[in-house]
Amino acid sequence: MLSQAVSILEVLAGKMAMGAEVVVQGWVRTRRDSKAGISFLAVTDGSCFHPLQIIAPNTLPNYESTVLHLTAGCAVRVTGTLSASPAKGQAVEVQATDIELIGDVENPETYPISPKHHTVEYLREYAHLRSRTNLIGAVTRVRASLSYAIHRFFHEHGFYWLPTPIITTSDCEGAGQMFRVTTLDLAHLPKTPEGQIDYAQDYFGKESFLTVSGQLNAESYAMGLSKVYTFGPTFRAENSNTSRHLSEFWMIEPEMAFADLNQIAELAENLLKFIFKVVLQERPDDMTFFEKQVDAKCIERLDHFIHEPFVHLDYTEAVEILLKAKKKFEFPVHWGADLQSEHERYLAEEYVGRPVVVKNYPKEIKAFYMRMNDDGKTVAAMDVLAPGMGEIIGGSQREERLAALEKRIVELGLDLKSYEWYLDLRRYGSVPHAGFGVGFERLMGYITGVANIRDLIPFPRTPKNARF
RNA sequence: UCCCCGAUAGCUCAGCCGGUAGAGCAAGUGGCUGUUAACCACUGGGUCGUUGGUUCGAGUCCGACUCGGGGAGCCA
Repeated sequence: MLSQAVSILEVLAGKMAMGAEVVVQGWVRTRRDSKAGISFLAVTDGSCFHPLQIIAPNTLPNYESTVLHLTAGCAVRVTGTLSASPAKGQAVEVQATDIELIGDVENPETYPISPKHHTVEYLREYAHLRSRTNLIGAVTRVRASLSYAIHRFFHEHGFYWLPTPIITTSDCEGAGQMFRVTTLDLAHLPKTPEGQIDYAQDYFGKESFLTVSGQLNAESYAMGLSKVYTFGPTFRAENSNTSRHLSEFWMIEPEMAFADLNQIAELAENLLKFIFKVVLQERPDDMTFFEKQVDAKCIERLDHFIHEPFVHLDYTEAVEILLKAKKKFEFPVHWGADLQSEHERYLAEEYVGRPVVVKNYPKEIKAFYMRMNDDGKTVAAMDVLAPGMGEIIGGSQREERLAALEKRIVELGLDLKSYEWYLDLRRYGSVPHAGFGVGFERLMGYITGVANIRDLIPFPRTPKNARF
């Protein structure tokens, strides 16, 4: 019985002949009754954006007992005949010969997902049921399509996927606050004779954390496989409460040997253009929904992006632009200061109107591993700033010269000993190399126009919230 | 963590100068119709986030707390 069923996607895509018998399974969205002796059911199974219209005639043996009591959320299996729809709104429909109630809705009055509009805030409270909504269904399908496109892009460009570890004992990744991983009994912590917590007794024999970046590991493998990328979950423990921040999110980090900053800027541009094209091709139904209900500009924005070259600015130029801007900024702009959100927004949203690459930042505001430029003042870093989402990509050419890297580590007061394995990469066959990190959910936000990153991942983890 | 805003029916919201609560949708019943978030009528549904205070009287005013949102910082 189950094996006969087809997805609604297959039915609506025209893969079945008119008059064919079909079996579909899904959840009822709406029911409308007609005294002409039929009921209309909109049934969705999530395989595509559009629901399938089912015609349920009152001659069905369970019409009175079951069909007339179907409400939003009921799970049904429908057997029927595929036919052309005489009314507007859908090309095909199914004339049901059997409707089986698989899962009832216990109390229709309290079923949280009504066919009416719900706010995204409300849906977050029902993250376990929100996958049945148009919005979250569309987000999830686009997300899957995007993930696959990313793997495909790298695969086709000779990059090897590298699953870097999620648990790390390296507390020097420097990219953010870390979540501790421990098996110690927090109520009875072992102490050293000096009174410190004795991590030698912890599971890994030293302090361990969830990764904030796979970059350092990726650099290691780029020194052997030339082109690698990570794509996996990443954890940041900042007490950050904004529409752009998740405690657990996904990041893509390509790392390329024998490459400089401009080459990875080009790689970033090609990557974005490729994946945007794929999403537009593979998910026109969902993107049309976003355009109608979420962000009228989302498709136009991607189209425009695909056909325009990246705008590159040097940090120094960006500062000059900001100084000349007529807009009043809360925080003054001067060379050497990090760009504030309002500055990034001005550059991406007003000055350029789409993502912009800012390169060569002052060394003081960037990480130790970024390659020192010849001016001795700036490092070969780049950020891609997207309107509405802020920094979606951050990358750099890495310092491949042993002496220069050691100097930076010491200058910043970091412990050379902790970086021994990382320094080894500079001792044995070091080459110029570069890479960047893409915030996957931020990218989703740019594509779909969905404003809050918490609606772009299935079960968002944020400060004070790890439900479900 | 900081600043601002909010919390009233299952959902989205209204509720004016303090006088014990209202709409639309959803649900139930009936009517009508190859319908498209259908439509029409009726019905049920609320200790107004929690807690303390002011007051004869608090959804309304004040304090604290909890949760949510926007922004900042942090970050991708």
